[in-house]
Amino acid sequence: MHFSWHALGVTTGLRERKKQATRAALHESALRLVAERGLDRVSVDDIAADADVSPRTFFNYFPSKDDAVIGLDPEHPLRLAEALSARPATETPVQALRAVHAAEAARMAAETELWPLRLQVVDAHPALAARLTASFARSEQVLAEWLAARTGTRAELDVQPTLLAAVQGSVMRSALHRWRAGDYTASLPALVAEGWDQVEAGFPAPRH
Amino acid sequence: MHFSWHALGVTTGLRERKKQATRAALHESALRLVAERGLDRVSVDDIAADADVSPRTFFNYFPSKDDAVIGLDPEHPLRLAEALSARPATETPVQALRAVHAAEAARMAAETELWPLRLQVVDAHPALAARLTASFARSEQVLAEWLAARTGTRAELDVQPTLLAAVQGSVMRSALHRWRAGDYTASLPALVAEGWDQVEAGFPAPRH
DNA sequence: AGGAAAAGTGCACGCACTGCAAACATGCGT
DNA sequence: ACGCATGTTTGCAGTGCGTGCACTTTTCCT
Repeated sequence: MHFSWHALGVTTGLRERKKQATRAALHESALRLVAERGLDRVSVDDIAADADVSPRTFFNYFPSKDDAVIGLDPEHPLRLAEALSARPATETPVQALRAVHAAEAARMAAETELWPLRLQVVDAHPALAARLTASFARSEQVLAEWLAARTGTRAELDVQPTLLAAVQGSVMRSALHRWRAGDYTASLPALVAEGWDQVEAGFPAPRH
Repeated sequence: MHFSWHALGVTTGLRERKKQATRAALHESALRLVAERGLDRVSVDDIAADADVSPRTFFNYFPSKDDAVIGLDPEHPLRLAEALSARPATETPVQALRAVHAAEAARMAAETELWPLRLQVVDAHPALAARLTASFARSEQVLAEWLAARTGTRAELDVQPTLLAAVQGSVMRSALHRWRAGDYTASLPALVAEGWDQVEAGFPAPRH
């Protein structure tokens, strides 16, 4: 096959493809082993062995064991920013966020293997929950800046940008929580939408 | 004296007081040193030496270096639950949360030394941010259960409890963020209240 | 005072993570 | 096809976190 690999900037030589494969292998080994044995009964050496690389190589791909277990795309914040600025300028911020969330939820639900496992181990190990939340947090920061730019306010001092960015994370985490609690029978995008409905409507104000 | 010391487990003999003092000393040493030098230029041994205990003793008080730097009360979730159930049953959940948040914000703002330092180091070290968020997360879990009980819904499957618990955390984190961004000139309780106003009102729905 | 219980301490160990330098693989120009 | 430039893997050695264990010291209670 000599036709060019174009697609999503994914273009590949052998080198790039191998890197992707190794990264995925390490992540999947880490996730599976930890799901089976628990976090402290799996060493980095175990993971490296399972993925067939040297222990030292492990750290070329992930800065820590925890990160390998979570294994999220480190460029997610970037792609989030792109997805947002691709939305029509006529939308309100919430509309744009809903749209992006819907697409993201659909993508996540499609990984029928990884996300349930991730949620399982995250639930079993608070330290991993912290890492996962930290990953989301970096996206939230990007988001707050985008929101500030979009609404023309100063990012740091107004309520809206930083609060909405945080709330958006709450919507997603709450949806993931309920997805797992219901044994993945519900549709993740639907759960996310449900959260947004609640957020848009506001929470029960004092009865008047 | 033979009458029992009951109360809130608080009062005590020399033993308990010393423990409190040692814990506080370790936390303050950790926080100050990390603020000065950065997280990876401070070892557990440094902290222990600064607080005048043996390195081994350090781990009798905190399970990790990070936890010592953050140094939050491990029983916070419990006191949160108590504070909530002390609220009159006539209040809506949001009203009760606002009240509890207001008290908490006032208490935090009163620690004029610690919180600014905490926010500084948390801002400089993502790993610490993760720990801090993890601390909040446990309170959120307690909260979700309380909300579920209060509204008589099943905790795990309905939107309200888990989402509101998460959003409450968002309000607090957003307030802390803006508090720091404004160099602590604003009133923290006011910032928190501002967040709640926004949350109660709901976010800008599609223009009609 | 004296013994029980709790806290502090030293020692030894396993494992996470890092810098460095050497082997190895891949891409590219000729 | 060849060989050099560049990127990737690996081994080695070192630092520092965190833990189990056994022992000493301090506080508590009668």
